[in-house]
Amino acid sequence: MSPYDPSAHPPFAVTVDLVVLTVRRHALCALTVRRGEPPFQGQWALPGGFVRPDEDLNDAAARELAEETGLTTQPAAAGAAGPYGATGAHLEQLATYGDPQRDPRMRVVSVAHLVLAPDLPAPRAGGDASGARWTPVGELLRDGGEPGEERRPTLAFDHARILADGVERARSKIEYSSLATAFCPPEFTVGELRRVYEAVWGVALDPRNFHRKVTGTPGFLVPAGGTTTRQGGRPAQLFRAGGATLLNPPMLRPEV
Amino acid sequence: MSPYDPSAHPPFAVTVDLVVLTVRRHALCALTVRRGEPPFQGQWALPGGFVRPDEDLNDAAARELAEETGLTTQPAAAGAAGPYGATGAHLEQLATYGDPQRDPRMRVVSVAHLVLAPDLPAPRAGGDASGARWTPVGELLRDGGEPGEERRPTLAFDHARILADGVERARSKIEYSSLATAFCPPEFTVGELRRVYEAVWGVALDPRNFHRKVTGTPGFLVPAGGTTTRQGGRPAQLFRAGGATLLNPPMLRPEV
DNA sequence: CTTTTTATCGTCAGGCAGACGACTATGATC
DNA sequence: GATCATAGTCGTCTGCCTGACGATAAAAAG
Repeated sequence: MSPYDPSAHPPFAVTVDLVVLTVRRHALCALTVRRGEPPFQGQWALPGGFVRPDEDLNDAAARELAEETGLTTQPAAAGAAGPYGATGAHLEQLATYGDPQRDPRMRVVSVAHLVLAPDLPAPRAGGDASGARWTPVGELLRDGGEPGEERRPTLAFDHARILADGVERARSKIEYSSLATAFCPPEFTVGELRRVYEAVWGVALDPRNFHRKVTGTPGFLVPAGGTTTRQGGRPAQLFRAGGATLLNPPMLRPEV
Repeated sequence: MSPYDPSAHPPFAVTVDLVVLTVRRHALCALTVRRGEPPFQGQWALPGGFVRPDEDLNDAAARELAEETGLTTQPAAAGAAGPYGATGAHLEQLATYGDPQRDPRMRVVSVAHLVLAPDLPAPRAGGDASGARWTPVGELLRDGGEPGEERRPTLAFDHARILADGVERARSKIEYSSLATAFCPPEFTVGELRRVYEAVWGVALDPRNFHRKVTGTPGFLVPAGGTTTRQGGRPAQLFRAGGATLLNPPMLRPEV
């Protein structure tokens, strides 16, 4: 095994890539940026950038997120600030990708992070990206590539794989945690929360059983006091996310 | 944001650290090595080492594991080789730790991996470690540090944190997957599997309900054809791990 | 004022888990 | 060899949760 001589070890570049997910118009969407330089110039990619010399990985991800979207993050698992008035997005580490060939320029190890954000106004382009937009993940991950349809955006590098992993993490994590509220504004209705689940899972849920489940789980939702009719129909109670982070028993994802 | 000039980016060292877990004598144990050089010379640490220039992260983890224990890994999620006659340990990526201060020598980003292995003969020391042993995780993670007891081994670097994350991953993952069989020899009894759950979770489970659950879940266990009395008492049927990897509904971890 | 839409409450049957009784088949002990 | 201790395996019962779905409520749209 190698002795501990720093100069003996080849340099790696370390980056953070971001899978930023939101729910827009009943569809799960990911933030993508158009690459302004080679390689993959002009293609869509996940936002990201290099980790600075004295920066923790989580800080680098939060910085990149702020640069690309202006979003701030709430300290994940800090437990300090309650859920009331929380404005930040949820950020957590996803996985690390280090295939020696994943970047043609040099050896780059990328620590991917997952961000769940409420629906936002149009993202602002920043840095070396000549454009940024929300793209439905269904378009980005459709793997068939049928002969007929051609204009499917292909993500640069191994970002399709990273995105797929991030989407799968989000899909499974809302089963047993209250993370789905991260896709909602601070105050939301049961129906809005249900539409989040439906968009992320791509299924239809029974409104009555869903209502029973989320309102019957202690600590999941706390009444915010008002009602809203912004979805039409009968006025719905407004809720905030409660203190409970784990959902036990979990919300069951319907079969197929 | 930084332009893409490789020489402009400061070098990071990238390592893999291994949380190797097994169940020995009814206790969850982790593989620890004694450090032969500074920093933290003489202290216990998790096995690990530098990633080579043209090596994927998973390959580096598998190589370090083989160097330290002689264990081979089965390709996680390959789906190719069936569970029959599988001899390798389970290996998966855990998380990445990159605090700028985590290694006093230089900036090191460590990609931690989790390995679940059946009970092994004494580990063989390898490389720069002057010793290797199995240590019950309870001793390594006891955070109190009561005034009375003093001789508690403290892991080097941030390895206590990494180990805690790995243990938590293992504890939660055996709930909804068949991963607990990775702690068992190729053929095992229901009681042996139950003792794995009991050791990992640190709780007692009802043998009758456990038996009903695991034998009633399709694809979890397949009869191996024989019986054994190696645990004493009435002979028990031998099973192998079935093809099912996900457990639905999950095995429920008792409260508290 | 009727229709449409969404929210919310109830009911009922089936499945599953926890608690626990009963029986079986070995080895150990007297 | 009888008895005991140890594990393994099969059942039963009760309560909780879920899925399916009927019914009602309160707003906007026509």
